[in-house]
Amino acid sequence: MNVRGPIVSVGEARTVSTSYGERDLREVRVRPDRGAGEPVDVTLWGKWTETAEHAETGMELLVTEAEADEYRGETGYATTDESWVVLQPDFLVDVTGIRSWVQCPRMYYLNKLSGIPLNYPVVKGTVVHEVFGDLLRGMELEESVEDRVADAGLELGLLGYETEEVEDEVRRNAAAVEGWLAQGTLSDDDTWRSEFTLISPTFGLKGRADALRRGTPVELKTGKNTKREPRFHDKVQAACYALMLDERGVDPDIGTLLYTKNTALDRNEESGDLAPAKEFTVGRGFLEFVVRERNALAAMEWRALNDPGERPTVPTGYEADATCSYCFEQDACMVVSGRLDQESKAGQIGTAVPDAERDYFDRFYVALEEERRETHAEYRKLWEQTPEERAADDRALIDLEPVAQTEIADRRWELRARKPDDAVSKLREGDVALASDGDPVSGHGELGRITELGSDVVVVETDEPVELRRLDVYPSEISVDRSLTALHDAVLKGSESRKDVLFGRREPEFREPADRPAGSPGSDGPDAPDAYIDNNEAQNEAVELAVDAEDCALIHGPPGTGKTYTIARTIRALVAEGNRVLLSAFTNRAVDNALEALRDQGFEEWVASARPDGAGETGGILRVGTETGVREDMQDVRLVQRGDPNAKAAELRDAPVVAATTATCGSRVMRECDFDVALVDEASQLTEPGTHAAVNLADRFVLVGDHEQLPPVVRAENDLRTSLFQRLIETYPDASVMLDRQYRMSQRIQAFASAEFYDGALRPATPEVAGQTLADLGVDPDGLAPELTGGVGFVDPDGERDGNRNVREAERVAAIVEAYVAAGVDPDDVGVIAPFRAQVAEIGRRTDVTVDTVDRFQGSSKAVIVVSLVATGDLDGPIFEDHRRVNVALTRAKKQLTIVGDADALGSDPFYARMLDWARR
DNA sequence: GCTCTGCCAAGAGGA
Repeated sequence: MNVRGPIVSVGEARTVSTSYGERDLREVRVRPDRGAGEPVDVTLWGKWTETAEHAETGMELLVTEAEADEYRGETGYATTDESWVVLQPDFLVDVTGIRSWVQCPRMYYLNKLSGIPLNYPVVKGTVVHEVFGDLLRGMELEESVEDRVADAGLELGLLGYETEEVEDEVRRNAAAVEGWLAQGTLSDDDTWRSEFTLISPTFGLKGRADALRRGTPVELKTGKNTKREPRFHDKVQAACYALMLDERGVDPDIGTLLYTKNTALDRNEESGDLAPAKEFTVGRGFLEFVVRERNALAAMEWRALNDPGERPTVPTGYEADATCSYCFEQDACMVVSGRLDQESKAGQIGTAVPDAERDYFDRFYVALEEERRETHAEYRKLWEQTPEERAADDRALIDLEPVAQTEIADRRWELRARKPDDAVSKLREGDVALASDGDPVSGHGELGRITELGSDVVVVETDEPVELRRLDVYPSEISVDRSLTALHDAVLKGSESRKDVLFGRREPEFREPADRPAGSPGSDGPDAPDAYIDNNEAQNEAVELAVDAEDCALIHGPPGTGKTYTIARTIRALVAEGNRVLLSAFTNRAVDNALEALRDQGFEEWVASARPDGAGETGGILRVGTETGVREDMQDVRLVQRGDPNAKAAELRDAPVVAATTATCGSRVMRECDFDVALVDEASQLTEPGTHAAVNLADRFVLVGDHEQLPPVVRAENDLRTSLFQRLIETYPDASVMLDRQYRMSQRIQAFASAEFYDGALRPATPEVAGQTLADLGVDPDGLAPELTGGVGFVDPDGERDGNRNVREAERVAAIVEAYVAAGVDPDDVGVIAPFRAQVAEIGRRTDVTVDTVDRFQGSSKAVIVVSLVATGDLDGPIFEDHRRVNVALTRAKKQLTIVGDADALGSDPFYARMLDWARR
């Protein structure tokens, strides 16, 4: 049986005499059933005592195949020959993490901090891996090599490599693979699979095996190894995959490592074993070793968040016996130790950063690791929830019926399935998702991208075919990983002057208007125009602040104040002065919206005339992002990474304006770029590390946002919840401008938000804006109930909240929409907003107009908005506690806002009571 | 008890 639960106490190590001779043991007391049961003692025998050394009270312990033993009248448990002992099984360790941990625990830590940099061996290694996959799928070597090298055009160009030399090298590597494949017994039972995604609930492991051959793992290494034995850490990696296959009952007895640089060409040069393939036995003892190492890693990660010390526990290098002088990371290791004043086996070099910076680093390191745990909790739901629960949680589409598996271009597969009509989920077209045969964890699962999601059909593209019966949200750690790297770059690589501002040691500085280049608005020149933007003082001031900023500028843009327009003017003004500008935002949608405003103002035509030599291929604008992420109308300026290396690198290096999400800014390609100014939109929705990802790439930065609207989306409760935008605007009010004239809402609609969130400073830009009404839409207000007119109204349908729905309220909302449409309002001019997805779905079934959650509505508006608040009885719940969400909901309407909710519930809270008073006035 | 977007992953090198 399995024993699993939090550890209550860990006993002393003992050695006892048994019938098998002297044996070590250690007792660990746990509360089984995940803490629900009475404490029991579990005896860990033999080498599992090493894992017990890492165990601490509070950690979770899992012992599989334990046997019950009676000792002094008490029932306890003990490990058997078949037992696995796993610490913190909920912590999902990546297989490549174990690989580096085994080399040196500190290397694991350093890799986490600085990510995989852009360097040639990595890029080449990736290309060879892809060619390997192609060969397994039966493609011709030559065709594959050309194709895959072309795909890597941009990265190779940034590294200064030419197509031919890379092709030659990849060809040599691939030839070794091909030769080995050819001499193998490619008979019927020589079954191959490439790229196998594995997640292990038992061992707390995840990873992707390069290939499986007859059920045994094959790892490709693009290096040379003339030793008889494979490198130890390579074996460890392959053994991890073997372990996970073992859990699925495959029981592989060997692992294969394929060193592609072991070719005949080298045969003259040196002696040694030059066969590219090296097989090794995967015995029980080796697998146990791998599990123990994984436990040590997971225990360290637990201590990072739980040890009572002032600073998070990080590896020092003393945990292992690697020799620092042999290590290629030695310099990096010493620099990190020196700068962050960490103890390390390699020693320290350089001066430590000030305490405030070190504390900041520690604080956000912990916060990001907490966020990682929350992501792991999402993974756990893949196997802990039943498919039905998963579907009810909106995280999966189940009961799909496979219709077709078609091989398409690039040796990928298109999987098509019928889906039940009413199935809803948070999955959307373009998302990366886990396609499976019904069981994503112990069955067959493949990572793929959703290319079509209709009412009764779903299409996914994957590397390998799967019977598509279920599609799950795939929780990715990429955001945490890139944020960690951005944090590292900001604190350890950031300039002193930048950090002076970030850490409150110096006020941001600004250039005098007189110092602007001749001809710029406000400069002394004869032809200088008066302003960057006429007829809106605050907007003009915002552009001035941004172009004059020596460090940073903060633009506060409440709803409807022309934020996007101001951004477009700012970018143009910056480029006019010869700056190279990075435009970023959290979402693809925000990036594309800002780009759209820039293009609508004729930016490209202006660049062509103002900077004829510097416009680059895409007319001055380059959008970096995935094909599915970038909106259709921006595809023409999207950077295609495939192509001639030099041309591709030049495109990225020379574009005056580059636009990308902050996640993309943290990618290894973007980390190679530099800019004069980074302008970040919707900065109030970004965490501090997320903002760093963009601003790290530039000398100066401009943040645009509104901290009275939605905050960053994070799962953990910690420092990540406050944006850098908010912190800086509170620290340096003088470095900010608030856009105070709004072009969206009538006077009546904006009044509440202005008073509650903007100290009454928000006002309509013109009398026309202030005075707009339903009548402007050609509607006769007399044909509508009085509470549906007059700018703002309130309706209490006397419904009942049921979970996150309120059916009666949904019916009433649909009826109200119906009334507006009947009165002559174009359905396109009506929008419905609700706080819960369930209520959105409930209302969506009853009307054809746009219905969405508050979060999804941020950034857009409609002439008529109906808000469904759902709550009855009381207003308990996080969603109602954050008033910023209400601010967003109430400021989407231009001419008419109708609030639907329960008057009693709203009256029970002072804020909502004020809202009610305003709505009923 | 809730809302939400990012984005696949991948590494050579030696005593």
